[in-house]
Amino acid sequence: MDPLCVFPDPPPPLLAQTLDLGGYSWKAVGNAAIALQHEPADGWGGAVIACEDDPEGAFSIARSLRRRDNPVEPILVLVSGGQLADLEMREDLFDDFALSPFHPHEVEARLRHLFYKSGQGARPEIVEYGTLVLNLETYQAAIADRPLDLTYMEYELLKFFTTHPGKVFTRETLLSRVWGYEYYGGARTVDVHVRRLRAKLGEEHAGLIQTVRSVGYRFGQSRWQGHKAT
Amino acid sequence: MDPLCVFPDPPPPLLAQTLDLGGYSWKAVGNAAIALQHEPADGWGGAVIACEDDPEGAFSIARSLRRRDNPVEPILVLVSGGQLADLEMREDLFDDFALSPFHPHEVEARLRHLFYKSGQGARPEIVEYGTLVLNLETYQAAIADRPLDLTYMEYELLKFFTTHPGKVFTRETLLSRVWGYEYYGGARTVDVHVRRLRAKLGEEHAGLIQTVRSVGYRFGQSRWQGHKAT
DNA sequence: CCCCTATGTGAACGCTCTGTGAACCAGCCC
DNA sequence: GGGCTGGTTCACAGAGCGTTCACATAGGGG
Repeated sequence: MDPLCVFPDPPPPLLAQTLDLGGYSWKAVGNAAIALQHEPADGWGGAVIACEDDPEGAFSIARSLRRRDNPVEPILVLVSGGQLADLEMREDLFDDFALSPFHPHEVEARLRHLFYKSGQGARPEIVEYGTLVLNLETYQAAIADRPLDLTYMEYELLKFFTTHPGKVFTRETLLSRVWGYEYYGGARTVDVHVRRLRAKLGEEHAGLIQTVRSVGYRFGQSRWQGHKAT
Repeated sequence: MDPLCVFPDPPPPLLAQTLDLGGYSWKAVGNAAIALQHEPADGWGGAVIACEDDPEGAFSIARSLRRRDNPVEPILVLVSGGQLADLEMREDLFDDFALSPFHPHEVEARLRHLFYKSGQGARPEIVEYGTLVLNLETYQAAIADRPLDLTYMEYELLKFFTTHPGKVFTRETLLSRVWGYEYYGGARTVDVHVRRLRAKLGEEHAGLIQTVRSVGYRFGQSRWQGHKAT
């Protein structure tokens, strides 16, 4: 999961502790500019914004995270009792709020519920193998939370591999299953695509696609390969 | 607005008073059967369920209101601090919760926010995505507070995109879903409309519609859903 | 240790897809 | 009817990307 954007910097100690105990990764930011600057490549996983001390700065951050092309979701704001009325004019800037001082269990429950809802909204078709994730609806892929920029054929090949882990395929089989049954082309085409896939997977994951000499390629760990360390 | 379904009967005095002061009409029910029996013709306008005294009965009501063809929304539950953990297994039964004893202003703010959000969902006259706002009643659109002068087809295409963010659609799918199922025309039509949309969105927002080569188009930043939030 | 074959690698070629400008055509209003 | 608005189609250019080739390297059997 992508880290949460937390305001202010440093955040209230109890908030930091609650997030840590809840197992969330997060990064504190002091203003909207820093929030944009430190944003992960595929966006913040959400935001927790404490408004008590600097409500103006807090809502300005919320606004900058929300009112843009790829809005951050979910956003939880922490407010004091006296600030409750201020929320009314800013309903669109947050998804949930908690009264400060808060009980850690309440904030934890709110975050859990927010992520439940945002995950529930549109459950995409996902193919997973280890840290590798393929989103079939958006044609996007990521490994170890790092987005992969794949071309169409690379994506199709990786999808085929991921959905048939551990099995060895000859180049001819791959050509017919991935490229199409009537495809007639050189077998070296497969080699080149495998090479590019390995490169994009990164050195540490290149071993996911193994060469089986004189036969073809295999994806993932073979079942009998228990004696060999990676 | 349709009356709210409130549990238990009679509700805690402070809850009744809060609802009255907030201007909500409501009706107390003692169990799921009575809730169904007294339901208005067009359904409950929402529900507020206090779980402190009879959690079993409370969640059974929530279940019966939610797990059916026309689920009641929104549902706010009131729980004691010790019941927070019980919520985890029932994330789908409520939209928001408040800790009891509660401050009237907090419950008021939560109800207001719930209705604000469900107002978005239930009333289809406004569609929002980031700074992009579509008014379905007036056929007007704006991005970053700048009005967009869209033609009919441009508007329909943008509306379809905005209501299905993150997903990739082939040109054929777009033709059938936006233009009509029986439409038979060139796929390049989609390209041209996408181009004009991008132009009218402005250079800074043109990236909202992304090209997925050999596949089609995708709107908005696809969020990496699919990881578990826990 | 040598040789042959299979695979990795870098680069170049050429096809396909997309962006773009412009023309064409069908309603519609004055 | 004539101009106007807006949807569709066409032609062309550019870029992306799949394919192929040539060469380097590794692996394995004799």
